[in-house]
Amino acid sequence: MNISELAKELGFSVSTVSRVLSGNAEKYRISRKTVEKVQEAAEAFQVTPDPIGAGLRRGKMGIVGLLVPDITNPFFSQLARAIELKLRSSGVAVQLCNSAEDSSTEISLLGKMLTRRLDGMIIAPVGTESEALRSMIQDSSMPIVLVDRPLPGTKAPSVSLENRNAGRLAAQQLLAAGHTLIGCLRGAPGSESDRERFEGTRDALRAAGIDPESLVVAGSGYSREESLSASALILRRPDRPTGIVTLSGQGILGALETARELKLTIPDQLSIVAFDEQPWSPLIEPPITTIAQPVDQMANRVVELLNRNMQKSSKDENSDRETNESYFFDALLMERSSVGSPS
Amino acid sequence: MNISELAKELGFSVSTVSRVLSGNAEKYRISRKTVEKVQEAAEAFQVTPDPIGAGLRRGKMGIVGLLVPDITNPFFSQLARAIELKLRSSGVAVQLCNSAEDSSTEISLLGKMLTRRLDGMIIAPVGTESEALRSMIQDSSMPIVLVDRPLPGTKAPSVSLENRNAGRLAAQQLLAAGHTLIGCLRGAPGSESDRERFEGTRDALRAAGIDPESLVVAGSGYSREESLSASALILRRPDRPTGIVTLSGQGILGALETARELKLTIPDQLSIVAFDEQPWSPLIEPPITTIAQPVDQMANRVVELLNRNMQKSSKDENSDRETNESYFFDALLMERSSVGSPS
DNA sequence: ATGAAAGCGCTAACAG
DNA sequence: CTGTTAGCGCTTTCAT
Repeated sequence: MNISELAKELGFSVSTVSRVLSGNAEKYRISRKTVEKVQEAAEAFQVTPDPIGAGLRRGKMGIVGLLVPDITNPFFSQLARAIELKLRSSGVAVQLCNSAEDSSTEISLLGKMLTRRLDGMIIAPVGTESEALRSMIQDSSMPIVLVDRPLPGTKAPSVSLENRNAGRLAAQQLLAAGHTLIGCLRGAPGSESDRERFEGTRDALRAAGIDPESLVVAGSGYSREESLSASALILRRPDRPTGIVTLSGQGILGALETARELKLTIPDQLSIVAFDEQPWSPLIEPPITTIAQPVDQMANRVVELLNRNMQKSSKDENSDRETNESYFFDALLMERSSVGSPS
Repeated sequence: MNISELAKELGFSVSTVSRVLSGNAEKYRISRKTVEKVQEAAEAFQVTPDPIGAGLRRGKMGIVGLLVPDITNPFFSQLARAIELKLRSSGVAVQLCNSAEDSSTEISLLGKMLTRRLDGMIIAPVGTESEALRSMIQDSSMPIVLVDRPLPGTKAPSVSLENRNAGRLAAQQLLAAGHTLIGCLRGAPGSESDRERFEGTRDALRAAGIDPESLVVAGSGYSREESLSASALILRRPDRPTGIVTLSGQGILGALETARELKLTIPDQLSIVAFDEQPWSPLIEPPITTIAQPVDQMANRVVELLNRNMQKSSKDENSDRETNESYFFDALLMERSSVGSPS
């Protein structure tokens, strides 16, 4: 049963029922009696306004899209959980998409979602530089917020880690312990955040009076295979680094697997600082020193930005498209036992 | 621009444009020429049929809801990824909800989603027995598929692990290594799957001629705190078990943390068999023996069932509601080094 | 304080 | 092969 049938049943007009059921009774000064009657009947007959009808009328369905490279990555699943929770509290649903860390999949998914008339989009862009993505964002009139990886030169506001400082912080752990030959396992060197983290580690070396070119670098992706082969590249060298920084959340897996293959003990033969806190980081032997992201705070900021933009774009058509706010959060150092003095 | 404006622009009727743009040109034998013109223009003007309008007409928006206890749990995030991928290929989007392992949250979320006129729902029920959930499913006309945890006595088909065998398999690892005093860390004892796994471990003990009552049991939830305190209960006993089975994916975290606190070496002082494969299970020291679930296959089956039900419920109104198919998948044993002989 | 009526954008039955 | 038309269910202006 829909609201017009309910209205007929009650002898009221659709408008009245609609007003009551969509919580605008006050606004239209519907009499207390009527409100009660309608609510009771709605309850009894299990009637709720059909969101598709309402959506058509309003031009919105109360859904925002969330496009992540891989929901399986703990960072993104935590993000998703926090975002969903926050949005739900304002009656907005989250539609999920995985771009599989693939830039062209990302583009085509974004295209589809743009078409679906969502209220807005939250995008964690795939690392690779993508002119196509940039221009889609630019051309679209949909409120979009970027997260995790800023995309310079777009109007979309972004929320991410203070990556350069974070990279510095990571390297400093190793330097402070006395390491001089350091490995760096990158994620996707094309992405802004990876680049920033990388520059940060170089900064730290420089500040310690070590030639940043001495950094042993490898890595070109987030998959198990890629991080594994990159780890091997770094750790199988004759002049093997005594410490390693993994710049992506997945990287630690490759580093651990390789260390295991080479029977390197941690931290005696290899010190590790890993980006992204994982539930198991503190629990394994030895507990891993990590650079954590304040995920929940970041999620909240994302939602705030999105809400602001959704209001803007619905009220003011020619909203200032150039504002491009970027927010950066400080990384958290979780100091544990995977860093020791070089042997 | 919408399709009727496009139609006017081109001098065609809305119907024609609609038919072309929704891929029914063949069906209505639209002339090749017209099709081309329309498609070109649609491309040029960036016109796609508004899904809300279409949704209103069809009564469906091409969205299925996915309700999981916690997207942060690797099992569920893998499931979500696989489900999303499969559904996407048939043009269906996934709407995500976290019930936060809370039964009443689950109910209210399900209520909301039922209201949102989704095409269907995939639910991984929270463990606790819930009459409310059962009856909501029973009363709803929406196609629903259950996953991970079957809910006996509902019409909804379900996909889950062959839990009892899996429990047996887990315990057998310990028994085969010679353990006789075994601990069992349960997840949510209220859930069907937990109960089955538990019964399985008891089966195994019995089969080995050991009194199942000797099993040292604890555990009543999935949170870090709960699994931690349960682990402590098991491992801090004077007659500490020499081996432990963790029945939930999260359990291993509690067990590891407690083992670490007590400075128990694995597997020398404590052998572990853990339910659910995690990316890091094989990589830590020692690699953990796990009982893995064939997540992707399970996801595929879920989607097949959902599709079947969606077709049924749209064609045949009084579809046989009693079919209640349940599918069970065999667990995979990942034998590694966390099981040794008791000291 | 309430009702009537005009669409929102689309699809599909019906009509050529 | 293509056009006309009648809604799908709702919100909201306008009218009272």
